[in-house]
Amino acid sequence: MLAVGTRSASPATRRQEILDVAAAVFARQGIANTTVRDIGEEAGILSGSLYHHFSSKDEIVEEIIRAALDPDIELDVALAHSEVEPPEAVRQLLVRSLRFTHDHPDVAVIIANGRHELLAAERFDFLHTRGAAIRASWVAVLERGKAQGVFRADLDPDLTYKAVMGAVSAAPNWYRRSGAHDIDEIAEGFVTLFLRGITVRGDAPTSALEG
Amino acid sequence: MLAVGTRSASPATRRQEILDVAAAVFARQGIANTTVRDIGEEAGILSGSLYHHFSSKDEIVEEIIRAALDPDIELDVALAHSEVEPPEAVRQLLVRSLRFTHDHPDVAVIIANGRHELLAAERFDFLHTRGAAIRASWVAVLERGKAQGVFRADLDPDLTYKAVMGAVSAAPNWYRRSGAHDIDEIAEGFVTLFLRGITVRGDAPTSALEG
Amino acid sequence: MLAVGTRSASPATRRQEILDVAAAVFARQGIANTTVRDIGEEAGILSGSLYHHFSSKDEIVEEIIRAALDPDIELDVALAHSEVEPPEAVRQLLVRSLRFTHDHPDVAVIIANGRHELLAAERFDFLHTRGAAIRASWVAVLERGKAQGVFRADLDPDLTYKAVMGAVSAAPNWYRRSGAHDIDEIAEGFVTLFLRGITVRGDAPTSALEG
Amino acid sequence: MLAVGTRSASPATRRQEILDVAAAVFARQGIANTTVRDIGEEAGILSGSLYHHFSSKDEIVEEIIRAALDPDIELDVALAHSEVEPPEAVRQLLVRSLRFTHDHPDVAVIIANGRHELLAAERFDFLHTRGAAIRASWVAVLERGKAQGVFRADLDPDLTYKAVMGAVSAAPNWYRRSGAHDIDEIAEGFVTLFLRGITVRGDAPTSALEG
DNA sequence: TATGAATGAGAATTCATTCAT
DNA sequence: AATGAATGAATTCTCATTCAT
Repeated sequence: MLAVGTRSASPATRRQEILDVAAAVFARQGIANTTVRDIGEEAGILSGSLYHHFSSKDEIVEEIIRAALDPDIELDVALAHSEVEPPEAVRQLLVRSLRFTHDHPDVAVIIANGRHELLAAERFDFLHTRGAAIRASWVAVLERGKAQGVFRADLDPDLTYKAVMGAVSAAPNWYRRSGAHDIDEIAEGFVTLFLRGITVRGDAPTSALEG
Repeated sequence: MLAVGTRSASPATRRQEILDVAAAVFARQGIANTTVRDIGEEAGILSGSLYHHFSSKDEIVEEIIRAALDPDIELDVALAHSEVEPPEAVRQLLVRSLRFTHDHPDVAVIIANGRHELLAAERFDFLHTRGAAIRASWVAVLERGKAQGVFRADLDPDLTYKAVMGAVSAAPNWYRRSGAHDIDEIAEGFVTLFLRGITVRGDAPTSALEG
Repeated sequence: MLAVGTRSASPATRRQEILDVAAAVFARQGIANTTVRDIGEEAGILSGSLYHHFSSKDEIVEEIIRAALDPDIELDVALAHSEVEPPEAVRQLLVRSLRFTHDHPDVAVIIANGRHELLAAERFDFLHTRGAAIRASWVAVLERGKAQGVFRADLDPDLTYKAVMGAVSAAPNWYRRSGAHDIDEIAEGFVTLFLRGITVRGDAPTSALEG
Repeated sequence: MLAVGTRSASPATRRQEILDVAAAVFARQGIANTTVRDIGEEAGILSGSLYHHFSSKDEIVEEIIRAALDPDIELDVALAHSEVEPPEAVRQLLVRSLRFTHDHPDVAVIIANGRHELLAAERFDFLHTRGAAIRASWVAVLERGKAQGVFRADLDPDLTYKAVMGAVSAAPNWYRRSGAHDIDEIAEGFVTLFLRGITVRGDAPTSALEG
């Protein structure tokens, strides 16, 4: 037990290395246009050898996405049912979405561009679940704001959710390149834009807007 | 015996038939996940015979997209440089974008989900050009609104454009399924949301907002 | 029976037109690399319509070759068994081969480059026959010359035939481009080269050589 | 138990095995009439698996040809500019050409019959280069011989080169079948034939001729 | 005779995956 | 864990040929 080959890092780490490389390649080329060979080449491994770590290309994709998603699924839901003032809740929902883009830029791009493809596969049903949860959170918050008279009475929660989510979902595709803004500035811009669009005129949301 | 049933339509029509079928399949499955065989099967033709009409799969995609895009490229640009009041201009830009989704639902979905893939191909360089024109139009209008004091002084035109375009680009993916809204209601909801988000408080934009 | 469509020339001529065009295309691109569509395009006809004139691509090839070959097959054989002096016979064999290149440049190129391919097809068995006849003529003449003491005693008729035929067969590939020489000069050069190579030193062949 | 039977050879060898098989098939059927499946079948591998070793059919062809050609390109050129007596130089040029046929019978056949096709492809531009070098060597030697008065004054170097090269280029097509001659006999026959055809009468070249 | 659409067999190539070593 | 060779199914595309009009 003297010397053990230590060419590469520990097994778990090697696995993670591959996942990181794969995420970058998937983000750059799209899932369908990325071959396992592409991944292997960039990870310094032969494509066949990837199968010692993963049982299929899809498993790699799944693991990349799950790893990024797992931690914080329930936060939005909790927020929606909390006592937090609706404008502040909207802010937090927006900030959290954009933080995801910042924290997991590759995964965010993968999901943004592979959405259609992923949603069609049973394997990625959990994305539907998650999407439904996010939608429910937004709708709940928007409804609450309307009930409290702080959001416009004519606001369509579903349509508003779709508009906001569209804006947020597109962010990964331009975020990395725009060194101009950092993620908090972006979030601030989005929060201002949408809160003004959502709230009734002239009053309450100011605190959140200027906060 | 005047009219005899003719099995197939006129030449120009057969081509168009195939393009329509192909657009539907591409929209449903994504470009990369659609084989020429899929198209052939749905069009009632052998995949090889498609090459009697088109010289490659990419040509089919290109023709589908160009046919939808060609007519109205310059309208947005013209509008940006017109005398139209900025809020009204914003409304028109928004309405026109959403009308595209309504008029060409398949193409809109194809572009929305294939964006990454398409932009990477030289063949579809015209999409970059078009995207740049649209962006320029939005930024010009937003700048003009700021200069006239009707849009918020702290508005970031680039970021705002990205938010709006994100919302608009996502629309094709839910538009068809949501029989709930018709396209004008949707446009109205977007116009209200974004104009309120963009304009300074309490005054001028009212006409456009309530109009 | 008043007016008959006379758009193109008489049927026989139209057929010949197509054959001529096809010969040119085959010569330029090779048989295997020429599609019936190539021929149709250059003949101003759709590929399918070619089948009103010919029953297959191979038939076109065959007809092109046969038309060029038919007239003069037996001449060489007759010459071989005639009383003509061997050197003069050699000259005539050479001249006739090179004349073929001159008179049927496309067919000569087609045969030169398609030889391997053509000889493999049953349909073109007549090329074997013809080749054998030519070979027999040459060998007979060379043998006769040796017997008469005018050709070198150590001459290998078979090998000599192969050398001469190789030189002659390659000619179609450069003939057209070399406007420098006309066909008779070329023949003269070949005759001189080979007769000197074949004959015994210092005497008899002079007449033919200088003739 | 020293040696264990190993089914497949070493890596470099497997590749070479395939190249050898492919060369044989190409020589037999012609390049255009050989499918990658033909090669696979004869090499005992699925056609798709060939792409593990080569990236295209053309690459296989190129590698086969380059491997045979690479070693000795410059020899002819060097000879042309050396002090070697012209008749001896001619002999060497001829012998070397025929040796190529002997050493690489498949490649020689491939080039002989695929010439037209290969020269048309950019990928095989190096064949033009090589052909030009060989031509230049021959012409230089022939000119030198004329200048020294050992070759006929009325000799056309270009035409002579074409005749000789034609004879030599055709050799691969009959060489293998004619077990009658071995390569040196053939070379001797060619050398005698062409040197007699080239040289002035009666004298100098004798040494080379009888050598 | 010609058109234009279509057929059907097969071409080269791609790629996720397997497996002996 | 990794290699390198191979599989096998599928993919895009080609092309001689057929056929209704």
